[in-house]
Amino acid sequence: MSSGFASRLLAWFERHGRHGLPWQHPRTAYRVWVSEIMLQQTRVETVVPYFTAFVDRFPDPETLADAPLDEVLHLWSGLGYYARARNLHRAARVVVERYRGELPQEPAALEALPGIGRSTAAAILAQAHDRPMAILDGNVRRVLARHRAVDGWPGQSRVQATLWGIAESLVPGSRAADYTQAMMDLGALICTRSRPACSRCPVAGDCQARLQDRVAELPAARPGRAVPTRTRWAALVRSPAGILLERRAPSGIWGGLYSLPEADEREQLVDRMTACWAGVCEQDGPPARIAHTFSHYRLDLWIVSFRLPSVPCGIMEGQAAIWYKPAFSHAVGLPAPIARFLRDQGTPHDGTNG
DNA sequence: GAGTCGTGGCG
DNA sequence: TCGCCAAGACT
Repeated sequence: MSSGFASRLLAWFERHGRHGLPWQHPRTAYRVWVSEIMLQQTRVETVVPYFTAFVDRFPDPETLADAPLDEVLHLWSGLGYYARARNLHRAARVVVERYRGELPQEPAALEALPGIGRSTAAAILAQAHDRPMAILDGNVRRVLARHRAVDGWPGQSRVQATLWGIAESLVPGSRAADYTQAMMDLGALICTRSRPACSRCPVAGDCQARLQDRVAELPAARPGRAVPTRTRWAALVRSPAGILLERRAPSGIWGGLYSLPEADEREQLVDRMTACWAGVCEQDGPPARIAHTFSHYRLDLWIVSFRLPSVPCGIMEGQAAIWYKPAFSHAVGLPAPIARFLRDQGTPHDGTNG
């Protein structure tokens, strides 16, 4: 029992909450929607510049629906989880065709749109329309697991169901928009993962984790497991004309973006490069190594940079391959590790063909 | 239910 | 350097 939970939280929010986030001014359903999608598994500071550019170019569902997917992906590139961009684009077309450009206000209709799950639907309805609906994101999970001393890893469905129940029971009948933002602000600013600022917490008085001195151990960590390492060799083929890349499949990792040739083709590519490698090794130095950690595995990517010989070689024959030019890259976007590599190395700007 | 999907920050 | 994980949803 925690009577007055929402009242204390809202009072704290007035003075200490975040009130200047871009999607709060103006707080339309469309802008809240875009922000919620971008914020999935992504920090606020990272999202802000992407959000601003995105809604500047696509100010409403119609504009977004009319735009080619390539342009949407371009504004998303570097943000990660590109399925979000594809789903957002698809959903915008549904909203225009089926709902006359207005986001539906029924939870079920909202959840039926691609990319919108239970929590995101609730967040949109609460923030844009003040509907008293509970959300359960990473912040809320942490706040509730501590305040009610909920044991178990929140990723477990049983624990998740418990947390949803608590979340539902605490939502106030009014001021749902402020309450929702307040919960996330509390989790982000006070009830942080490490070293939470309990002395400044408005609901510390009846926080069970605090009363039991278990703040540091809640919420329970996910069960550990081994992280496999995948090592790959990749070739970054440079020439005065540009860099050889190919477009990836529309789904899967880096879907719809441009990157190095895949799998079998890449193996052949490396083989064919071997002959050239010795001659340019001294000039270009050792291969650049990019170690990248994904959610569940570690990818060691070795990138070999060298210049094409003047005579055409087989790697230019691939149907899927395209010649990369700087201007084109900005129109589509590159995977961050590769984009960073190109930025550090400097991209050729003297390309004329392709 | 368990994997997958990006990137960046932090201890 | 390394493991964890953050405004989750989808397969």
